[in-house]
Amino acid sequence: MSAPVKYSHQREAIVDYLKSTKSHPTAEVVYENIRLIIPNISLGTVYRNLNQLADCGRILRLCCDGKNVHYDGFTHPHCHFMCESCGNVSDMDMDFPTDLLNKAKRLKDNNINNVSIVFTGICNTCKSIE
Amino acid sequence: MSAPVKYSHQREAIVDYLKSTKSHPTAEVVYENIRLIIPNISLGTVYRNLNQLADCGRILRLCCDGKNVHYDGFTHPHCHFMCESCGNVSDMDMDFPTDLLNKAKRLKDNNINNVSIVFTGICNTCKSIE
DNA sequence: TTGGGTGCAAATCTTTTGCAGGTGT
DNA sequence: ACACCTGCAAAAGATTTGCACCCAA
Repeated sequence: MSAPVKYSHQREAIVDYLKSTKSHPTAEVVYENIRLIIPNISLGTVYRNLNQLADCGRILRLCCDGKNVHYDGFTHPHCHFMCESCGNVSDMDMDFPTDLLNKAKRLKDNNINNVSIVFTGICNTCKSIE
Repeated sequence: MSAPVKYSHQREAIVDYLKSTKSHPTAEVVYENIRLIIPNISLGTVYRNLNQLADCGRILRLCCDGKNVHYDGFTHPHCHFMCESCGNVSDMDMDFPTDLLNKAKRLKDNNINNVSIVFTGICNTCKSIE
């Protein structure tokens, strides 16, 4: 959970990008978008920074399917929705069940740090294509 | 969600194994264990069957971290816990919040099929090693 | 100055897939 | 018989890592 020691232009660009979008991009998508600003950034650097940022809690790492990890610049507790058809991840516009987390913490002697709540189904776009 | 058409010895062995354990093994671990019974089974077959079984709902596919997919032979709705240190996945001994799922279904016009609830923290084993 | 950060490319690891042959119905 | 299933091995994809160089503190 410790923060990085040194400032890095690349890392801040990644954070800025993630905070500017409500989509929940994969590392590859982050890479493509950061390249528009820092053309010679490498994919390895993107991965390294995403891991570092997630480890220190500045961004969220979302593991919704077994394919790709998605990242979220908004770290307040909220629920996600993933479309089973297109794989897109979005925020759920509903209250976060804080009571559920507290209940779990009591059950596990406060050894719980977080909870991930991901709903799955078919999004409206895919529904209309069907 | 459609069930497989034909019986397969390998597939049933995989289901039996998953129903016999409360651990939440990865494909690799399933492979190792099934080989004790069917020595010449291939890893590809294990992956194919795990996908098929998860797709038709006979087992659960758990995506807790970005590393490995875990599988669960018990399909009733329940919450999971994953240790951030060792990566082990276990069941949470608490009521499943059915109301939360119903609330989300209403919010999304019943286009929601499921919800995954994964708590993360440090398990007792890792806690004692620290 | 110096240790973290980076770009590059190779390596690693997980999962999927093409194919030829086997098997359940 | 025919479609599905399998073992095998190669391919595909995602992510990590070793290395030499660069740069923030």
